[in-house]
Amino acid sequence: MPELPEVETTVRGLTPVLHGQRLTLVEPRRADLRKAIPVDLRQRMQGAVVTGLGRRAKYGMIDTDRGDTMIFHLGMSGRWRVDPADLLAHDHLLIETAAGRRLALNDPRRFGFLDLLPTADLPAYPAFAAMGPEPLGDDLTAAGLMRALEGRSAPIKAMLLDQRIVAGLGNIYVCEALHMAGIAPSRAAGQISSTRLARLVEAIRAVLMAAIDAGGSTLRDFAAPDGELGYFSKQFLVYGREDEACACGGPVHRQTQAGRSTFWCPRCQRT
DNA sequence: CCGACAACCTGACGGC
DNA sequence: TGCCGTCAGGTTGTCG
Repeated sequence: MPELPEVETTVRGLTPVLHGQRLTLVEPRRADLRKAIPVDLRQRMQGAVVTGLGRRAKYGMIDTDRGDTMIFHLGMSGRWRVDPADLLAHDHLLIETAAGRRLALNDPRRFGFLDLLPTADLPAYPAFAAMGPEPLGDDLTAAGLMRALEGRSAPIKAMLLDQRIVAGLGNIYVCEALHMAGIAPSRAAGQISSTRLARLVEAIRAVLMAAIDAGGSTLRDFAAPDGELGYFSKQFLVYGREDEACACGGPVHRQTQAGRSTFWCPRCQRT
């Protein structure tokens, strides 16, 4: 379930395997994920040395000493397998390092993709160019969020899923953050007070950081042979808990907004 | 500008 | 046991 925390955990897990390493094998196993894998990916990545790894929203980035950055997006079902004993179905990219480590990018649904471009061109990358502030760090502020939502009548739930408003939130953490902030998901985004937006910003940070912390504890598994990576097993307060008891005692509701399930507690979350 | 919806693709799960 | 419908973390595009 790769939203921002899972991608962050993934990048942190990949870093000790890849950073400073020469890639002795970079082998696409099929040409088509959601987008076509760049035809020159192998040629440009194989033999290069990884000089850094990073994350923007839900995108992972691997920089090389050739001035390239490989971008990976995990879609709905993507994950990196570390030192796999055998190849599985849906292992779409293989990487081997000079130190003898192996990685396999596995993505059954193929909603994810790989891309490759000069590092200098990253700011102009279409997915990044219009992207909103990162929720961790100082870029996301209540004042900035208020400006972005000003005059918008769409439900706050839909606005928070829009990567141009805040980068990296997905269905799970939007539900969780709105619950933590006590805001009903159907509330018109432009009509939320600055006080409550400030609470929302803090809730977004808190829920993402808690998820990253919990994911970090699975990094032990990451290092194990065939380890799973980046799957966050936190107990959500509302997501996936329709009809269960909220902490307040009331039942968690589920409704569909913009084609996606919203979980929320009408007692805790005001309109 | 907005919401609803479909599309992409596979796997897991519940009901019968 | 097996078949069928439903649903799932994301993104992108169309239509009204």
